[in-house]
Amino acid sequence: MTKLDLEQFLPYRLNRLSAAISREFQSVYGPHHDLTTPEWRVLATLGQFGESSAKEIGQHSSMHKTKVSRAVRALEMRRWLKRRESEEDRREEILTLTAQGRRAYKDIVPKALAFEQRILRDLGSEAPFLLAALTRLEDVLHG
Amino acid sequence: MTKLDLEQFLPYRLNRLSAAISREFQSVYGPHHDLTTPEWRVLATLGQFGESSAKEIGQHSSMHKTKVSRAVRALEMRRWLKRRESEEDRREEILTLTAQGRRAYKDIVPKALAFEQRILRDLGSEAPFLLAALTRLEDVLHG
DNA sequence: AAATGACGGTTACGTATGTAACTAACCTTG
DNA sequence: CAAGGTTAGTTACATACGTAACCGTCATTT
Repeated sequence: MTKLDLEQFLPYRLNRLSAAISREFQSVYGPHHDLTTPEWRVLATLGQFGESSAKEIGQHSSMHKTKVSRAVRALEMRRWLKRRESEEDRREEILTLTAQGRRAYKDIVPKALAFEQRILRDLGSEAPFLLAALTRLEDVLHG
Repeated sequence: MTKLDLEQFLPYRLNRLSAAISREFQSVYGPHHDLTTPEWRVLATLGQFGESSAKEIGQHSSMHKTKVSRAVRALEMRRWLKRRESEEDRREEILTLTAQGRRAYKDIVPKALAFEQRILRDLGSEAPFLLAALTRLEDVLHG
């Protein structure tokens, strides 16, 4: 039997890296705005696409609909977004950022990009390989 | 303001990849043994290092001590490991796999390695770049 | 050797999350 | 246009998790 070294095992490594980078990134927006990850994703999706339904947000951000539902409610409480009933389909609600929400978005986005840039810069010449490899991996893992 | 595309954003991508690969890997050992991820990690660590304390397992597998504690109890219920009080330090417990636990370990390891190999093979010539890039990323993210 | 603090491990509690059940609205098919 | 099935979104429930408090043991200081 070949040996298995857990610390070198791909799923384990990806899980660790994902946790580490999420933790660090949280320290980018956390202190200023105290957002959870799902809330950040809803904010980012709405900032990027403008109006969206909860369902669309879930598709763009790979989040379960209950997660979206709760994050939307939290952002609504904070008055960062508002809901509006859709004209065509009264089951769905159109979500849009408020002025306050857009302000937060515009505050966070440059920090997020700078955070990503710092990591890519630290990776140096390896960065393009990483990005390409991640894309391949996404393909291999059936999307 | 530069645009931010969530789906291309590094923390998001890593999180998604980690979730996807974990889900697929779970389908490797899940059906046969019905293990949670923490349980699998404890099993893998004990299988790899032989006797360990809970603390050591936590260090090797990057798990919080409460997570380790619960996974250990679950594996103990299953009679896959047993505890023994340490001679030198009666606070700590030495954990070892039972014959049954070792059998499960030896059953899963080849499946795990095959799973990893399949992915690396699918990555083709990109595989070494990915592994190197992950190592760099681990360094950059403060270990 | 008594006292204080550090440490391994467990547990109580609050929070986050997914599954499943639900509501209201939509869309078929008869 | 009534009935059955589907869909967007919410909520009840069970489970997983980390923080903090805790217990017993070890180590250090006096």
